[in-house]
Amino acid sequence: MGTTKSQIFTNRQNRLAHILKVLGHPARIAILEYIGEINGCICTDLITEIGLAQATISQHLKELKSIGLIKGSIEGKKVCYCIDTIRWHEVQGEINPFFSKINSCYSAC
Amino acid sequence: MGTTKSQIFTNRQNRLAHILKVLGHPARIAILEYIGEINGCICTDLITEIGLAQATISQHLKELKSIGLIKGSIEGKKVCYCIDTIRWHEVQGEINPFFSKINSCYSAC
DNA sequence: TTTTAACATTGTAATATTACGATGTTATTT
DNA sequence: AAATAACATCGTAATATTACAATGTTAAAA
Repeated sequence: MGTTKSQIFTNRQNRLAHILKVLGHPARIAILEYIGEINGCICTDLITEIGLAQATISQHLKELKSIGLIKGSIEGKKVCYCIDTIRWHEVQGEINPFFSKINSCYSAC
Repeated sequence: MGTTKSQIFTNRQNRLAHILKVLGHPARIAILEYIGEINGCICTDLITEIGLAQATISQHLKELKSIGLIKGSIEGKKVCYCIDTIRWHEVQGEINPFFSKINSCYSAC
């Protein structure tokens, strides 16, 4: 008990849910928005900007990387993170059909 | 420790994250898609369709109701659930600006 | 070469989530 | 009125998440 029963859902449903779950945390929303505004930033900036411990920011960045939404390039002893726009479009390609499907519904009750 | 530090984020970021978090579970994706396809359904249908225990389905429905995405109307001893289209559009109104913002980024690294 | 700065990783406590059996509630059926 | 059907809620075990201190790791600076 306690674990999501992934086997009973389709791969598409599991992928989509995983993406939305990763996006479903205010720190990760804030990270994506900040990286977006600055068009790439370094991790130290995020720590001061967001106000969470360095280990926590690093953990959130790891989850965003797990679905490929951001990528980091090493610049000396710093790491520059930015949105992976190609991957972001793929992600949109997973989300949009779902949203469209719900959009086409009418309230039957 | 262990709790999300909501105070350090904006209300908008917290609301958006909460919506995406609720959407970020395959069972809730499946529920929304099924309700959408059938244009309203009853809870018993969901139990047989999805394959989770009645209590679990009820719990997921409660979370979807918590953000107003679905509404249920009592029909005798059954409850008919359907998408709340007005609320869905509001939800889209929270999500779309965020997606647009990320869309307008370029990969700086 | 030692120090320092910028992360990543590990370990762990607090809390949240997921799933389900058991039980409650309410309305139809018998 | 008693039985049943369709949920909702409660209680709880298993697991996942969140956050941070402590500890690596790596590269520039001193």
